[in-house]
Amino acid sequence: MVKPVVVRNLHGQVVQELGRLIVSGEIAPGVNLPREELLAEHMKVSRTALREAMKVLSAKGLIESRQKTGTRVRDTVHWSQLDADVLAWRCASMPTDDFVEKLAEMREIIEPAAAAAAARRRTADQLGRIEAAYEAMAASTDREEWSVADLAFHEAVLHATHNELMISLFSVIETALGSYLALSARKASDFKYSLPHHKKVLDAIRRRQPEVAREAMHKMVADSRSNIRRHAKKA
Amino acid sequence: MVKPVVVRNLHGQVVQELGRLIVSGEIAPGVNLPREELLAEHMKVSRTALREAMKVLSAKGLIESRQKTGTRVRDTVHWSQLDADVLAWRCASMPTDDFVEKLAEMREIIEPAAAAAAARRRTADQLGRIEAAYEAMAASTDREEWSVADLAFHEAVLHATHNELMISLFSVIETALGSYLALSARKASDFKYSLPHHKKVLDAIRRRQPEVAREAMHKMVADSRSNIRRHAKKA
DNA sequence: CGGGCATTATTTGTACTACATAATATTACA
DNA sequence: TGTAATATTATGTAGTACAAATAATGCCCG
Repeated sequence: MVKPVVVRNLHGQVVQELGRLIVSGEIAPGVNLPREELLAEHMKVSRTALREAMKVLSAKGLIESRQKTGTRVRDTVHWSQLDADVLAWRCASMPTDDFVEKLAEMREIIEPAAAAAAARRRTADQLGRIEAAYEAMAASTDREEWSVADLAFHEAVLHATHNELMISLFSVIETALGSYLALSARKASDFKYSLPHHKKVLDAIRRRQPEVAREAMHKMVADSRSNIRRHAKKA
Repeated sequence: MVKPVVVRNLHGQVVQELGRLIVSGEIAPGVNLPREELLAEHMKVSRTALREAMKVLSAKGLIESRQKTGTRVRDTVHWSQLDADVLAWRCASMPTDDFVEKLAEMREIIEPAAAAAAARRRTADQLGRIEAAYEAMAASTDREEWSVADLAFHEAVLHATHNELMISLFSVIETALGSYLALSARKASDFKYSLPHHKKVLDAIRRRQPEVAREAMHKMVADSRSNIRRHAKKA
């Protein structure tokens, strides 16, 4: 489910390495990085590759370079918190319940609103995709199959909103939550427990009932969230 | 209100130029860019500067480079739609009512939820900041003053949610809406017309009444949205 | 002795060259 | 004709040289 983000470029590796160090707090905001020449030498790459990486991190708002002053880590308020990489680094370094809560909160805001919008604007074709995903969920025989279909269901709903900003936001939140979502699927025996919830959402979207869809989706994600919370508490 | 995003670096200029061309659709997804050497020559910059820019655009998901194949513009589904630059380029090139609607929809989803969260979790200090912003709005004597205080109000509410993802999302949406928000402030004579709305939100947050705050904020942004829509229709 | 101004030193910014690597296109050979 | 070796060509990486900006220094003069 979680794609390993394979990087073939050298500068990409440097981006990952430095990005992780910064987001994890190992290099705190305000401190200066070693100058390019030294840092390049230390990381065993050319200054060229290092600089290409720095431009990327700079674009994400993590660092700021000025002549003579050097390159320093910017305060967290300037970071592109919704950037896929930044989010991934946070998840990798700070898997605190606190942060998962924040992600789940975002999801709980977005998804009900998306369901309502989908009920209002969905086309016949888009409804078809949601139905297909639902059928796949109903027909699944193990957790793996179910997870894939579940994801397809939510994606189909998002697409039916006709708002690419919402789609983008969800996909970012979703990948960040990633493995944690697996926690919301209870024990292996009743992995289909939330199927009725999905049915209600589907029906509401089919009948073009925005408020019903919103409410049904809200129940669903709130339920999923409390499950995650329960699991988190145990660990 | 809208900051002009001044870029001192050469590669930054190239990023802006190419980014705008791509997002506006003048360079369509799927087509290959000229090879680095030619493009650098055409843009009157060194290949170094061009490449640093390409890495940034690549990080935003706009382009994809592979050896021998060349560099091609990726499909829109891969773009970081929530990236501040990408959003700014879209606003600059495609100021269609359609897109403004999508931004406004996002705002209408986020802000009420934020108000509710703020009512639940605000500290005394954060309440103080919201109150201060409200006082500044009440005391304002022209539209300019009012706009600044208004923005401060919404930011203060967002900060009281204790969720930096929400703060980040709002700030991106907000800057993108930018000038359009000015449209929601009616004619110069009654620029304070929404002050009572703000009062209700403030009171609800003070009294820690999430649902009341949500409802009040919802009324406010829905109102603002319909104003924007009305103006858009006229133009 | 202290303040303002010119100088210097240092760090990033830009340019250019050279070569490595990967992926495609071509050609030679079976 | 099919396959494998080879050539071609684009990006990837390295390294050098110099430009530009600015913090830090030190000098001069009041």
